[in-house]
Amino acid sequence: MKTQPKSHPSPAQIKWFRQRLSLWGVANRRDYPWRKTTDAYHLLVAESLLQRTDANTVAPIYELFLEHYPTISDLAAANREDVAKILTPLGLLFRAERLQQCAEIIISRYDGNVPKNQKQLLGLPGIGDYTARAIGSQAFNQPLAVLDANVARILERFFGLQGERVKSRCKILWGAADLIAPKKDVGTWNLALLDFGALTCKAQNPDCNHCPLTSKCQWNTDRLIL
DNA sequence: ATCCGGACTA
DNA sequence: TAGTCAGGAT
Repeated sequence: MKTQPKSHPSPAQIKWFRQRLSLWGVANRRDYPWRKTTDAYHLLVAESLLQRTDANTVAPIYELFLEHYPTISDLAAANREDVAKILTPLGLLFRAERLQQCAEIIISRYDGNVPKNQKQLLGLPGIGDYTARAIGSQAFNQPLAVLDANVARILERFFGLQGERVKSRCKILWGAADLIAPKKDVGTWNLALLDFGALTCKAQNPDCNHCPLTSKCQWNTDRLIL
């Protein structure tokens, strides 16, 4: 069996990473409308719109969407084309149908309340691992870590995590995401990771000069050696 | 593994 | 122009 030496960050490494990133998060937290609420419906809408879509582009559309459909009932009763029209600037218009299907199911099956149960959330159309956990951590204060493109990139770089195949890679990264998350206030922790990935540990030109993690970052040290 | 998609950046 | 975006479904 081939060993994967970098799939297990050490406890010391994790502790250091947590402290540094948490501190960074307090100072650099971004402000978005969906961060001012714990309303599960609002967060379900936000997280759906945020899938593969830049947060700055989503912000005004999110507010427009909720002006038109302030409640789940409003969304369920809405005209499909009208919903799609609102989402047009974001692309991925199938999200209009999925959101309305979510609304219908929530009304018929859960008495109009977004379910707190992860398994039930995952049963909703357009709600996958990331989105279900995002809703759980942000709306219900559940200790659920998330893994998105930002978090994956950060973990791959800092801890030097890498799997040969896509499947094993995902497994390693989800495991790492769970492992490094603190016990308390995971919602805030998740947001700090997203912000850090968007502002500093960017995909294209990471701002390593202003990064609080460089001294122990695997990717940075590898880069300097080459 | 592929597709969906408009918008934003270097 | 190419790369990327708070992914999920098939």
